Amino acid sequence: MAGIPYRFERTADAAGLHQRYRELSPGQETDDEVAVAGRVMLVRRQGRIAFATLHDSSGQVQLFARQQVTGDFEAFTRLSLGDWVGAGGRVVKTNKGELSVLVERWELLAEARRSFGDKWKGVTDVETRFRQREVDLWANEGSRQVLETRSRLVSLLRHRLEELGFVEVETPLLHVIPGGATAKPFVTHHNALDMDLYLRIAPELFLKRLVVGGFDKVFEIGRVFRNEGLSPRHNPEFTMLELYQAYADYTDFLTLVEELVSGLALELRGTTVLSYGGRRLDLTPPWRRETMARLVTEATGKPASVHTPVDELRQRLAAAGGQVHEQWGPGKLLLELYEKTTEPDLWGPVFVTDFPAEVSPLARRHRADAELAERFEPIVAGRELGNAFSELVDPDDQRRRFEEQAAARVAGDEEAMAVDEDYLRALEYGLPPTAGLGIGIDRLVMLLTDSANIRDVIAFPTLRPERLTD
RNA sequence: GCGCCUCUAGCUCAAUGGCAGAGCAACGGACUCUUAAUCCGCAGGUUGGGGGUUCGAAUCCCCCGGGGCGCACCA
Repeated sequence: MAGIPYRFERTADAAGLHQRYRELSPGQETDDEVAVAGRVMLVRRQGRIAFATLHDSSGQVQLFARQQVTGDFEAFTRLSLGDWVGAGGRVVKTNKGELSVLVERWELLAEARRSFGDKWKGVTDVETRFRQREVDLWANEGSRQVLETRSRLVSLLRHRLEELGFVEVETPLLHVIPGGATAKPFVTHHNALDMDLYLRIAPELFLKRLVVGGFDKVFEIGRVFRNEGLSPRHNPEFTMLELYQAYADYTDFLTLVEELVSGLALELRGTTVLSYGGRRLDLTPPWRRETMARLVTEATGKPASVHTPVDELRQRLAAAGGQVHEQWGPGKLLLELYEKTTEPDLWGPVFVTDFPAEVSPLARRHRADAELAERFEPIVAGRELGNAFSELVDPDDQRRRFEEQAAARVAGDEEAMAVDEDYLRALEYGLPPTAGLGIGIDRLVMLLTDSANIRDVIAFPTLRPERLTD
């Protein structure tokens, strides 16, 4: 583009100016020269003077142009809403008390060829907001703040984990066998090897192989991919924190989760008592801990556990409106009954503990009851925030669980796991007692920014393409 | 995948079977302290796409597409 400079030397931002010149009185002028840059959002011409509101990432400040002092004054008054400019001049406060840069020289840094939204109402159309996120971020202050909060949250989390001695690692996104969770994967193809590969549905198995290799505290924050439906709480690619700690069990992670989440609330919101969707959410530790069996018993008014006769569980699930499959054992039936009757009414925060072993193929059996797993899910604001367990370390038991999964897969369960021989071999080298935890970062950001839709916390959420005709 | 709702100017919205409109933005002009400035003027549309009913369709019906919410699946 002709006339567009390659760089602009900025010496101040809007927030910094307001901070520094708070005490300036109306009409007062300084001799301080500054250079600011950003997007012009409003221009008010007043004959031989003009005012423009300049937005930068820190806030906004007024540009004050005068025919006598401003270079190319006529062109300045013709700036359009959305144009990027860099402007230099002295800091002044107008007679009406608005902090301004009295523009002496300025440069157009980019032209807005497309006009921005309504200057008062912004852009509210949900489709436009997510398809043209760049417009949403400029037009709607709140949209940008959510993403800034997300950035701070991830940074705080990372630093906190490093303080605790965890080492950040990166494991493959392309998997030969999608493992570590039960979900449908995306498939892709490697040409040179002529083989299908899967985008990971979880980093779990590789992280535990690193523990086998001697990393006793590891974590990964990264994208995972699940080929499932979209909803206000589901995006096909989302960000997960997974961490593993050797010599620990799932009880250690109860307190870790409480402390991490309430600590983030304190840092980002200044309190552990939040409001989410208009409803009170008290994240102050300790959180309630309750077994799944007890919660289901409480919710249905009738004892239920993995030891309840299968026929009774089937009957009760059917009565609750659930589908019943012949091959389901008591563990799966109890989980379904929990999801039908109990989970929808949980608000939390609450740790739901001791899931059936049948539905926890990577978790270690409960030390007090072999039909249960040492596993919990934190439920916060009515949704699963994560998943944690004492890791299954016995290669023989792991093989049996994989084989049960493989059988379910053959029977038609598309989400069941496959036998991962590489992982079994790693276990045979010895995985020490280890606790593992996964937390959905997007959902955590939703909680702490009071966002109702996961798309609000993802810069570019997955959308069906607009079928542009050619 | 199924159900309900929705799509009108760049943006935010009117018009419920009878001439497609307003505000803001854009464009032209006036104005020496504005704050969504104000004032004057000008332009802007295949009403998401296609078909049907009707003398007449943004409006009613059908098909297709995008989006939202719910269900299902899951974090």
